[in-house]
Amino acid sequence: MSVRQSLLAILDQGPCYGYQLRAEFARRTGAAWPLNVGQIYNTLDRLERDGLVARGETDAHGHVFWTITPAGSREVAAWLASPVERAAGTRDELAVKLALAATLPGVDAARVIDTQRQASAARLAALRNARAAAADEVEVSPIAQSLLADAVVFSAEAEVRWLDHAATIVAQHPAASRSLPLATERPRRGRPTAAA
Amino acid sequence: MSVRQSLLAILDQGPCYGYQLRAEFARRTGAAWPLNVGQIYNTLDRLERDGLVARGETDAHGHVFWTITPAGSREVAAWLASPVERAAGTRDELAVKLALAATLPGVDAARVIDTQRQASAARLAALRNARAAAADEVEVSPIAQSLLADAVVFSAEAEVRWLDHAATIVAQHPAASRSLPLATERPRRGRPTAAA
DNA sequence: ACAGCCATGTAACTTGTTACATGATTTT
DNA sequence: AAAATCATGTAACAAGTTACATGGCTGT
Repeated sequence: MSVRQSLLAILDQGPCYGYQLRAEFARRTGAAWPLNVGQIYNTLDRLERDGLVARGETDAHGHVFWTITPAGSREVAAWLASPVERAAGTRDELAVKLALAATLPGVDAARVIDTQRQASAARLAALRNARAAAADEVEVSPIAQSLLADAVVFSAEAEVRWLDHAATIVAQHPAASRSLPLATERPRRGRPTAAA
Repeated sequence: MSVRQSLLAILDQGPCYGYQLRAEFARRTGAAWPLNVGQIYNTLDRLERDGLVARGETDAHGHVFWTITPAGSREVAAWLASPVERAAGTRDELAVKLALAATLPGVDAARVIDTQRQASAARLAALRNARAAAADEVEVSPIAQSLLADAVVFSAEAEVRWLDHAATIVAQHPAASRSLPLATERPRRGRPTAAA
């Protein structure tokens, strides 16, 4: 919901046309994650469908301006006033992967963790370097850039710490004790007497 | 790609039927994130479409077994051997939201951060409590459960730390200096002389 | 008999994302 | 004249998610 809500929040500042939204989004959230232009128009159509924005007038240059609706403004206010829900639904791919690796027989969980740790540590180092090398990109908010850069650094640090922790846990529990084979003899209720 | 790859990795251990896959997934990745049963069949169809699994035989109980293909096994091996890519594409909703809040005129970024911090800190406390209260759920791998619980705790800690950091940054920069109004007078090249 | 679980499946929908078509204007 | 950029849009797809339909079996 990130792109959708972001565009809506920008439109809450005043009418914009598609390409302008892309520029506004970019200079507020950094040159990282370049947003495909097509997605802007896509998202605008969906926001219009949901009654949160309305297609406005076209200026002398041919720019199609979009306006936020009262319902859209309400949504922006609600978004900014409420915290981002983290727990629900958000399946962390790395965590799930390691949990599987730790419980699947025949998988070398320690090696999976080690591979990931090397990659994550390298990425963390690169992020810190990139952070040191000031972004000489034009037209980007330095505060926003800094906040975003710190966000990825903080979460990368946590990832590496967790990987170290996971390595310790896995080392303490031999594969034999943590691996679960497929449950072959399960209750098997329901639906008997079918095919050949 | 989390669900898709997970099911494939489980199938690499041997043929399973749909409901069984759900049980295997659940006891390896914890009772959290309950996986809707329908999604299993959905994902299996897509994996079949991609040639990674094949519809196998039906046993005496009517269970439809699915088998991994050589291509599927290769994919599992490649998945386990390569690190999870974190940087690319992964837009962090909270980070983007705060970057926007910090740069949009009229938005009280400090208040947004404070609201989030309270929610995140409360969640962190709840997670630690839940972690202390041992999961007496049946049939779930304790090591996997522990790893997953730690993963969310570690990342929640990082989130709170980052929020504190962000609060400091924002406090140091008054709204006037960090807010960017919509760029009204932009280059405006291309596409003139159109509508009324 | 009836509730509830086991089990398979289908249909619809969401957000994100990319590739492509089209055309005008500015710059070189 | 050609290349790059501005600008709008369309079409298609991926992955996740939910709601629903259908049945059969088990336990009360």
